[in-house]
Amino acid sequence: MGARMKHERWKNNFSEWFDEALWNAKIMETRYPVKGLYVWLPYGLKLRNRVLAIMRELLEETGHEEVLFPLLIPENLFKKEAEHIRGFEGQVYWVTHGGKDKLDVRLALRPTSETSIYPMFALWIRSHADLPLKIYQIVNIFRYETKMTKPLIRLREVTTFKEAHTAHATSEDAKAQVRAAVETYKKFFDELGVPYVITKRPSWDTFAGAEYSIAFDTLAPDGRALQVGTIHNLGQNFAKVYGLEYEKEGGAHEYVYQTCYGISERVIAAAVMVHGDDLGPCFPPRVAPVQIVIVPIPFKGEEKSAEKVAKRIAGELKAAGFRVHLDERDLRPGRKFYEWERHGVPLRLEIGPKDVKQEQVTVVRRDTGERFTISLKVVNREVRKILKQINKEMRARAWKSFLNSIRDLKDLGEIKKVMDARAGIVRAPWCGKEACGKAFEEKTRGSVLGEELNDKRMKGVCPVCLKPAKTSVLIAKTY
RNA sequence: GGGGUCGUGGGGUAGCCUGGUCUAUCCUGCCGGCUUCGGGAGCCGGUGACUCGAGUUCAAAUCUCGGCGACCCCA
Repeated sequence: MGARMKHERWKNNFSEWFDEALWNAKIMETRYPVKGLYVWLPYGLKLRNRVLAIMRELLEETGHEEVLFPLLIPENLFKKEAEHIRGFEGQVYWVTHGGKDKLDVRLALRPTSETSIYPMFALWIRSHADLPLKIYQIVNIFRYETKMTKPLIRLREVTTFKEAHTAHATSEDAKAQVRAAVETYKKFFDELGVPYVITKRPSWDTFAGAEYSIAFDTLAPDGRALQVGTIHNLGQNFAKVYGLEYEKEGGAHEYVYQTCYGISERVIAAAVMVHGDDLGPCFPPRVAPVQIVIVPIPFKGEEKSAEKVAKRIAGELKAAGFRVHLDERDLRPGRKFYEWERHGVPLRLEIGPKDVKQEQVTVVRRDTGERFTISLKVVNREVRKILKQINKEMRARAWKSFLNSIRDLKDLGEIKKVMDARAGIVRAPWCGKEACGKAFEEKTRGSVLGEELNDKRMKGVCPVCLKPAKTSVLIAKTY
């Protein structure tokens, strides 16, 4: 592991690092002239599609069906859920005109789709036989952010919002669905090698209209928590507003119990940051737009032979299903190495005179910088093994560094120090009372992520009221 | 919600304080050529910018106000 795997800029100048990483890797174009809107570039879009493919696979295999609802929601429907709208009030874009005519009914650009989907649920759900109903869609949503915007992280148009909505006959079924969604999301983040903590959000930070909310948070290199997924148990709150009743076996009617859960392109930001180093991103082979780049090293007299072998290997690997790019440009090899490293391509194959002569190929890992050779005869098999290994090791490294950034503390002053230093997540004992939870936030300047789902309780007393702790909370500076 | 800094070719910048000599600096990229090729090569030629609007002034990249945009801090 050499100078190339440094994490100095990555850690100490994270904000700049992130913008440059997106630019150098050609993921996003950030110069679109409207605040908070960005352009997906071809390479970035390929990455996005890989990530979405995993998402779709996981949802389909757990019985969700994909749908696509309209972007526009009429004001009357939108405002029906008074409590819900309070959550997005002031953040909604309105369409007020059609051509030169002022619209009688204003249309909201969806900030999320509950208010457009649930009225349709009311038409679709008649009896218990229609339940459970599990759908999802991957759409863009609009939120009028007044704060600073940041590509992939804080957007006015979230271009990639996966939202699942389910309806169930009983409260128990809805709760079970929440647990199932947690499991699905775990698998999803594991595929990306993105580490996380799972918390039950505190009462004062619950999604408008939800009974309770569960969230996944990861950690940015600057020590701030980044929420990358949320799961809500909506109980019958929306069902009552939108009249989602079903007929039970005995003929009685009851409101359905609902859940919804979402993940956005923030998860791509997370993948970029947790696996990055000073050179830029390094994508796990599972989602890398290009998994293997092949660079032929030409040499005097026999320019063609390296090229020929490179072409053959590229063809073989492609046929075996790998995403391969053969870089035949007339540039010096060093330049190509550098460029592909900045694109986060996890594996590079070099084929030069020595390699051709010895019937081998030189292999370089992006994540570790490790360099070695493998025989041409077994390229296919070896590459498969190495990519798998890289996936595994990248995930393990990310988790290790993540867990090192979570510390158990029992003193408010010490917690505040961690918050001020942006040094990660703190676990602290908690009596469970809302007043004490809010006091945590006031006295440490951090945000309470919530109560950890895996029940890692800390012993001791609540540092605010000094009464015995019933549970523990996670606290962090957040995005 | 409050406060601050900033905006110069595709990217990064010098110049601005103290208006004129700016026909706007340098690095990089990009295009063409030569030469090279196992870690960002070199040489020659070329391309390309003062965020927008209003104002002050004989004169504005430079000063004033506003819009749009970027970044930072605090609540």
